[in-house]
Amino acid sequence: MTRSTNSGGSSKRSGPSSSLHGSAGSGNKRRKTKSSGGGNQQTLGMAWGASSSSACRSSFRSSPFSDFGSYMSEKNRKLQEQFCAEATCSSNGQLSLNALFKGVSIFVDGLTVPSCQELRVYMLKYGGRLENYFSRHRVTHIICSNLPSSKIKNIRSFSAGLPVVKPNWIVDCIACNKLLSWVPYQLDQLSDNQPRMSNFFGLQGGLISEEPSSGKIDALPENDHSFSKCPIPKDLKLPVASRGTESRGHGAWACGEEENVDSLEDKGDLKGKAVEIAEEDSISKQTEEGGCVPQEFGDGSDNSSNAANCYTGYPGRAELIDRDTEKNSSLMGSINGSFTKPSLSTVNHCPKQSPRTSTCSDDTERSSKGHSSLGDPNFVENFFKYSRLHFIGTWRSRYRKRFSSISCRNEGVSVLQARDDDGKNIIIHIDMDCFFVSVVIRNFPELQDKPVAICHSDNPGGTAEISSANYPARDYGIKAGMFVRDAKALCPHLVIFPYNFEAYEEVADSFYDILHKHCNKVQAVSCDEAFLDMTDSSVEDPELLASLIRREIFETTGCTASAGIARNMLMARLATRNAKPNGQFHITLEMVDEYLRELPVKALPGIGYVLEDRLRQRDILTCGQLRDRSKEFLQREFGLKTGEMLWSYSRGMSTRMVGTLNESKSVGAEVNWGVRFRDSKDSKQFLSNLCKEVSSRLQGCGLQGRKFTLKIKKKRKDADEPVKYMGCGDCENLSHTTTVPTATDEVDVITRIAIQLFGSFNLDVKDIRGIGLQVSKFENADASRQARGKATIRSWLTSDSATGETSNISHHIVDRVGKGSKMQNMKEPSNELHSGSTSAASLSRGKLVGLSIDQRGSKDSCTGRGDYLDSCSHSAASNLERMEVEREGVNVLTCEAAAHISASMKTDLMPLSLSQIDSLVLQQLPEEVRKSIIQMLPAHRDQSMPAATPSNPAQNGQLQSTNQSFTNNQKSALEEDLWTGSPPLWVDKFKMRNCWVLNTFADMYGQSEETSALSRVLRHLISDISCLDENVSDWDEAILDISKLLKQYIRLKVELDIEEMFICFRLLKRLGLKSKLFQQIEKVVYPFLQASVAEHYGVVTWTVLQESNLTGRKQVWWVKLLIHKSQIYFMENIFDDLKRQCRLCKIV
DNA sequence: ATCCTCCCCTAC
DNA sequence: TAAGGTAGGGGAGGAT
Repeated sequence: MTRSTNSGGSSKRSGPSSSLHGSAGSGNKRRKTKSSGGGNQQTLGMAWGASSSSACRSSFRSSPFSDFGSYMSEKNRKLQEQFCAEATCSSNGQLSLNALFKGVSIFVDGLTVPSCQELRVYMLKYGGRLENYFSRHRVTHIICSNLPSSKIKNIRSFSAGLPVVKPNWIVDCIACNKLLSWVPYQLDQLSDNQPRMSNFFGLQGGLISEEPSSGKIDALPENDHSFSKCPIPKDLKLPVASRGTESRGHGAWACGEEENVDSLEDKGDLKGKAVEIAEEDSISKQTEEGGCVPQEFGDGSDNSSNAANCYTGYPGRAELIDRDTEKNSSLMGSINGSFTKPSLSTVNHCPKQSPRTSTCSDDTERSSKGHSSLGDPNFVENFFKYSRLHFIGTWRSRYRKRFSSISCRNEGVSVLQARDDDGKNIIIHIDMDCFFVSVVIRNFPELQDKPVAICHSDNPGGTAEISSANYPARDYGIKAGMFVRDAKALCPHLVIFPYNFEAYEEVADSFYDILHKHCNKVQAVSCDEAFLDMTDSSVEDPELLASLIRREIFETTGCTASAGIARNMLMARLATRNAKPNGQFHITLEMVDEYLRELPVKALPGIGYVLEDRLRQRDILTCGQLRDRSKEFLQREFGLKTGEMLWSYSRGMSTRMVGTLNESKSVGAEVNWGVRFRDSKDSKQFLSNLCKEVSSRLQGCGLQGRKFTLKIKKKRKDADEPVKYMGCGDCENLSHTTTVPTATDEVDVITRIAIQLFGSFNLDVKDIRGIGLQVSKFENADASRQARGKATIRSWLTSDSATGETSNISHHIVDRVGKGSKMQNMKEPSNELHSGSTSAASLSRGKLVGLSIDQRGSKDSCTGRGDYLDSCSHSAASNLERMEVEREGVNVLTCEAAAHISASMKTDLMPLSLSQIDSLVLQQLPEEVRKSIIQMLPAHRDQSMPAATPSNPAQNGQLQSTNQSFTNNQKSALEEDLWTGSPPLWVDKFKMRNCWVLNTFADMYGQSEETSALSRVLRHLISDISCLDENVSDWDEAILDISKLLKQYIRLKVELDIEEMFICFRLLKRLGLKSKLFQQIEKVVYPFLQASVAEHYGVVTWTVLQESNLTGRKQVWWVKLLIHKSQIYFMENIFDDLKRQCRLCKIV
């Protein structure tokens, strides 16, 4: 069952607040509240609210910036002045400047190369202008690099004849030092819609000739005043209709009466009847006949008015396209009382009806694909751009960045006020009224008392969700989360505006500017809601202050806010319920009991539908009833914390303090709309895009995480197609988590992790309806990066020392051991150790020493590396039978190697089951080889592998089709064993496994003389070296032999072969016991490693690890990694180098 | 006891 | 057509 998302704007308290005001009937609640002063609390603030109900609006109108977007107008004017000032400076400073672009005024749409910022500089330098917001009156050229299909129509609509040109035009003009014709530079995608050349060259043709500025695009007169100085655009001085081009006023879809809406649903129940197609068809016809007729103050040049056209995102995501003309269109509609006139309605239906026209068919095809993950490579990006919930959800992080300095200032004081409400705390809660609607309609006073809502679509039969509804609309029962078709059914003349995220962002900024100005303890709740702690403020009358703040908010933003005042955050918030809309309410200490007695429990923050329901089942409907239950009862029934919360909230008690936003603990991205996959290629592509998004968000916050959670929404077996268009419907929610030792924000790493997690779900991708990836366990990005930069094997391999004679690895270890400081460090893995390793790093020319132990060292912040080190120290302490110095040396090497592994093979540092490993390994192989292996696997498992370590190719979707999967029992036995097996078992398993791998290949190619020889070689190497005892002299001899062999090899080729690696492997296996041999061995081994790839290191490190006696999960974890790495290496090389191996066989 | 995973619930 | 996200917190149950 799909839950209705009761979110967005200020409609979030729709339930309780509407009931609160329900007694007012369908009359104007605003008037009622204002005049009544909010009931018995006739506060000063309320008095202001009451007296200003009419006065405020009239004063709004008559103030210097009274009408449309005065605030925004002012801002735009400033922007323009700023531009002019910069241009003046610029031209003074640089002699080479000329007026190349004089008369050219560009508007940059979307991402361009050069960037908008660069283009701005060019325009500054060469006498042109860059408009921040689109205005047909001022803009002469739209600059655009590329258009997603969804935008093509948009551009077609709003460009209205202006040339849409690639940014190269500007660059080339500068290069040629003359104003070139833009025609060759027009955007291909739009070329069929570009203004005809004759229109421009002949300065004639309907649209263009009516637009003085745009009619002179390529031949602007030198004396065009509009560009010769810094004019405040004429339209700023115009009355209502054309003022405030920057006001973001987007056109409403003035709504026609829809007679055919016959499928109504219960509120909140999204499982209604299907949309009536026939109804849409009738509208479609209507539109095609009479629609699409441009309507804009009669000049008939604006035919745009759909959501995509209007909405352009919010800062950092998309660019603004402002269309003052469009606003005028809507305004005209409202002035003329045209809400019910089909003619206007058809204009607004045009975009969605027009696809059926021939000219748009291609676009339609593409844009329709764009509604799901199918066929739109940019689906994820586009989805977020247009998602209201994404806007709401990500607002905090934007706020965090924007007001970080102020937040810091708060942090100090928030600690001080840890006192309960016995003190004299004064908390003010401020919440904007129906925020999304208010922002959009503040420029339309005529709409203030009309029902207005915000929605992506005004399709009266559609399943777009209402995000915010103003109070008149709520009178009709319209609520956030409701389908637009239901809203239209309740109120056919409902005016629907599209989103304008940029405007919300700007208003929110102003809102917080004001709050911070009045109070230094501000806690942001959302873009339209905050708490102020006035306890330590010198302000005597909080009500007066609240009213001042509210008034300032209104004067600055044109939007009203309500305020609740109380002794703690809980009560202040509840007070705001009573204050809304546009009022304020003070709950004094004495009132608390009475206030809560009849308050429905649902009104308490933290009680949602589920908890409300559970309470109702226990006959608890009001806070008074809640208060009758003991804390023990509540804790028993609802859990410790929840019970405690219920108990204290029902008494109006809250210990929450007004504080700053805490550091974020997780960052993620998810998409549960429009997710449809045909095959695993689709899903991988989608996942990859999602990872890009997550990665960029992490980087944007400067965070790197170690814990990754992949969430999947899987269609339930018996679930029907969702009622909501492209919705996820009835789904199972699944999630898998993995933790890696090295924090990361890198897209490649994250993608590989995500793909592995994804594989572990083992799903039919056709059932997937939503995917999300969340990252947590953050470490400081800079520190991680720094550590990793030092530690990368790449840096070591590419360093001078790496190509020089030998590494100093043994020297530095000996050096460190000799210092005798290591034991202490080992016992106490903390900062000291880190500094120890740093000094070690400086001792060695080899970059191998860039040990990246977590600097913090405390238990809580212990990273994989820290834990790892801990284990090392433990093993050092518990293995006293070995020479401590040697032991220590091993641990140092082990840690370093581990750090390097973690740095150079980042993505593989995650728990892998053998089945996953098999899948991964197999994936890397050529198809025919893979098939033959898959066929072999079960048989070989039985013969050559321990029963507890079967391979499970079924884990991988691709392999599943072979029907060679293992049973679930086998799988779980394996998994269990992998995770719980003790270390010694692991070592054995690894040995067995390698034997198994070798046997597998030997047997596979057993018919071939070549491969059986290979098999013999490998066996020989293993047994030969393994037979050596611990006697140093034996080893010396062996090393001599082997080094001869290796030297011989190295003369023949650059890279190590499987045997060579095996030799290194076995050699280094002995390192743990024979650290005195370091010097000898390194001469042999490290040149190979230098010339080799990271995989070798995996094997080498595994060997060292094996000797370190790691215990518990850590070892399992590392061993798994190493198995993975080494096996991939084995497999790949065995196949790739099969023939080369034959040569080696002869040698042996 | 404490931690972890896999959920679910909630607010915005 | 339509853009059902984000993040924190808590509970159950299992591992250590």
